Amino acid sequence: MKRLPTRRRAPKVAGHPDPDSRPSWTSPRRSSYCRVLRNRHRSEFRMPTPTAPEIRQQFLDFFAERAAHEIVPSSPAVPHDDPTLLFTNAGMNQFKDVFLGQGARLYTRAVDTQKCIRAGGKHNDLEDVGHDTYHHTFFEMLGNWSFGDYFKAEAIDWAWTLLTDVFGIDPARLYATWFEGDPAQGLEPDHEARDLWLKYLPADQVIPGNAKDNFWEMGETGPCGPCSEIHVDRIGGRNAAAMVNQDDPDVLEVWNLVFIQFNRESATVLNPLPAQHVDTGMGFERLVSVLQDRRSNYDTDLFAGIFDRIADVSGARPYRGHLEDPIDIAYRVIADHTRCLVAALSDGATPGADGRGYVLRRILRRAVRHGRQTLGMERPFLAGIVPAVVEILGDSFPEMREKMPRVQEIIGQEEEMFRRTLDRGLQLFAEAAERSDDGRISSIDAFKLHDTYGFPIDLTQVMAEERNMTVDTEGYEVLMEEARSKSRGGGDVDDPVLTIPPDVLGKLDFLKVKPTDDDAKYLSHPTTGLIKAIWDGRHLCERSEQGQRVAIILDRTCFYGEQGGQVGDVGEIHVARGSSAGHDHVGKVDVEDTRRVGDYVLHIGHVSHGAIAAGDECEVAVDVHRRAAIRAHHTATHLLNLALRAVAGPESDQRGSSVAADRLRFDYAASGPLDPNALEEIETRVNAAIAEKLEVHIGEAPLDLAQKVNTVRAVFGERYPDPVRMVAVGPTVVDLLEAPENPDWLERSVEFCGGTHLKNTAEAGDFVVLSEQGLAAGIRRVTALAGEPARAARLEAAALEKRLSAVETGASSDSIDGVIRDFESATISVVDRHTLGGRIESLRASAKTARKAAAAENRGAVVDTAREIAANAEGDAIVARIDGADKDALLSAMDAIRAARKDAAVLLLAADADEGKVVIVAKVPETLIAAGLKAGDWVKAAAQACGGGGGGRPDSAQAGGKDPARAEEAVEAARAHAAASGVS
RNA sequence: GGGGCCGUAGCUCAGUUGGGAGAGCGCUUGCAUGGCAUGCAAGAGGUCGUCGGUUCGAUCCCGAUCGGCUCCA
Repeated sequence: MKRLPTRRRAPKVAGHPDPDSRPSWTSPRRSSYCRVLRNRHRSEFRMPTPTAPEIRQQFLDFFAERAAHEIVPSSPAVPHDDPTLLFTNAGMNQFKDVFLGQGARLYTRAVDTQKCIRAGGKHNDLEDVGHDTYHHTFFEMLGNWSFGDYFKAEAIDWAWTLLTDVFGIDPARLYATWFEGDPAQGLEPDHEARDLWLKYLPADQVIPGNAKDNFWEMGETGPCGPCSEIHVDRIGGRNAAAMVNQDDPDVLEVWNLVFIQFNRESATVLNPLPAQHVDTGMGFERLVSVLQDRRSNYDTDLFAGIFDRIADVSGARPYRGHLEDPIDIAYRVIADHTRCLVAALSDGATPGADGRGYVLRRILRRAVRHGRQTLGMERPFLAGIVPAVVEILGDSFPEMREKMPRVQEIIGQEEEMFRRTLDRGLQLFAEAAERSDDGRISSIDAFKLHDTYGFPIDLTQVMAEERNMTVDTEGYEVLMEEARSKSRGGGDVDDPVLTIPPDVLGKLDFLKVKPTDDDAKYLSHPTTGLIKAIWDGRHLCERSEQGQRVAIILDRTCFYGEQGGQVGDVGEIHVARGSSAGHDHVGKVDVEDTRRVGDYVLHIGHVSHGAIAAGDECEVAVDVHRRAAIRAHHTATHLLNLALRAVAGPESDQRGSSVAADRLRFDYAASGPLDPNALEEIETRVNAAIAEKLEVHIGEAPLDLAQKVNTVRAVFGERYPDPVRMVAVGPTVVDLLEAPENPDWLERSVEFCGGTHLKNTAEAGDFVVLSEQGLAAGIRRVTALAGEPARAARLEAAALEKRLSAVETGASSDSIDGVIRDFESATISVVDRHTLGGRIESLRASAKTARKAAAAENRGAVVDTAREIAANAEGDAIVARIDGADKDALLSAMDAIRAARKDAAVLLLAADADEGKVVIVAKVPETLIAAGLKAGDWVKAAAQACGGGGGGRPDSAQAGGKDPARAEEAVEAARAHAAASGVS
């Protein structure tokens, strides 16, 4: 393994690398650029209305060119690396780790426009969209950022300059708020921000605000600080100070400047941060509406093209912008929701039944419903709106243009699914309406339509109105609330040992517990370490004794913490001697899982022997056999990724993977399933790479150079460190970087990966694909094996094949059912499964016909016997034994006898020594029931005589016995019972 | 993450005190009509998703599991 020298890239600073020589915007000497704009604004000259793309670019350029900010691309609207977050809902999401002190960037100043989605979760704007001028499920958030660099003075100066000089907003219409302090929390007023504003604005436009509006917190603990908001009055010519923060659509907040200067440790304790940050957010759609002098975000060029498209597709009258008009509401809903879907789907989300997928499904269905109900669109239409959205946003967000065909395909499929749901709902609604006798759909029906069949309540109401019926909505709400609380109640708690809350992380930091040094994880042999902390799920402990479940933090370790899809290691930690007071003690921890929290590696497990204490020295050993299996699976995963690209095409992006000791899973984007030939091809390709005995090379490289290598496939939405660790199968990292465009590389696997790998592909030995299945619309999963488990799968398939051949040629007494059952539960390659499956299928078919023929023949023989019995029988009660008949044959015999003797009571009995049971059936005609013979009692009497029981109706009954040897006793008992009942 | 509903013939679905698996459409064959639409008759087609439990006996009751639909967080 060759390690490349780390190349540190200097922060990109346009023009002014030295902060001290940077011109200050507060200095009286302004650039000529600004002076011109300022003069323009002061004169009567009116700027031409800027377009939305121009406004976006002006914002980015202003901070980049005039204040040395790095222009950072938007992170995906769907945060793939943060499971706690449904969607990216604020500009700061992608910088969260910086504010938490867990990560860093190569720049200290950034500017961006961030794709945000607010729908579902705490910030849920979904139901408001369409009914006002400013709610959106999708929007862009413009922001400039300081990471321990500039603070309030610069942030406020630049904000002012940008709004007034560059954008030309009349200062008389601007209002600034500042934090007035909160004695209850011991928070001082932010007089600094106030005074900075008073330089620009008269006192009556600088407004104090309370903690709710002007103190920003990320969560219950963590970074926080005062903020200062800028509001704009759309009307002008008045003092609108009293309307600020009153939800007046004409006096709106455009920009929030957050000054992060504290770290909240608890509800009462705030500590000053060593590094102060600036986090600003300006709603782009609002800003555009202000600069284009429109009173609604929807009246800007961000939406006009989408409305035109909706009008074209639907044939509805053009958008008129009225707030209450249902048609205009439908326009706004469809336009907003389509933007949101395009953003989410092009960032890799898919509609589905849980989490963010479900939110997207609801958004899509809401748009479709407005289209159908209000604009009269019966056929799928939403996919047709997509190009209009991409036309407007595609230049800023190229992924939208790139993924458009796929996005349209997914939307089309979802619309079709929803159409089916609605069709089924219409039928069920008709039945519910039929059931109602008071012109009212019952709450139970309405709820069931919604909860079980997905038929929306408002549709139920519309349908009811059309039939002059009503819906019991109060009852529906009650049921809905019950369902909600039931759904809430069942949540089980996470294992508290698995993670460490932020305040404890802060404490560790305070205790000077350094990040775990886990460089040794790539060499799996044992190492020594010091126990730095013990976490029991609630507290940090000094010591822990046998039986306790704990998470242990060491100064260094060779354990691999779960990351990048590779499972955490399992192993043991031994404490051989105590460091305290010289007296020896012994302790052992069975480590069951290893996870990463921040920069710490948690060894999670039980103290299985003795005790351990903070400060103990210990021996750390991973389970090397398990680790070896994981290595084989991880390298095989990379080879599989490459094979998929070759077989399923370059669109089959990785969407997740799981590398364990017993198997590997690989999820990828795909429009349809892989056929057996494709799967075989994949298996062959991976095995070819194994046969080639390729060296696996690992090295670090600067991210920008590494990304130039043509064969690298990055994982969607993943952010890579710089320098990045490269895993190359075949070529060396140096070769790759020297000729990144070499077409030969396309045949080789190169990935950015922090996992553990084989040294040579030959160590994998073998590779088999176990299965291929759909996960969600557009995502499929391949499960596969490498190494020892793969060999085992080959052997299992070979053994099955041998048994199958033996059964086929009749050379074996092996039962067909047994082979079929073992085949179905076998862990074998899909390729073997496919070939063997065909043979199994024909075997199954021939076994079935044979069984049927035998049954028919048996039945024929039994019926013949029955006819003889009927011919020879005397009396009203016929009791006969026909061995070798199964239940069906016996019933056929019953029919034959009763056809000849319809006035007789019949009891038939068949002993089956092989199965160890006796089948008994009986029928009694009406006349004899009246005489006192009931079939149920009759069979019971017979069954009890041979160790069983049974019953049935008086006219017809069945029973079974467990002791075939006593069948004759059962016959006698049946005769006796009939006689005792007066029938003979 | 938690709840609800559904898996029965090629398709759409019925099927309760647990006791012999059904309908419509489709399919095959025969008959009727000059042909078509069609009508009549006969027939083929089911491990009742899978596994386990309860029971003399399970499509049915219970539990697990796999698929599909759906609601809530």
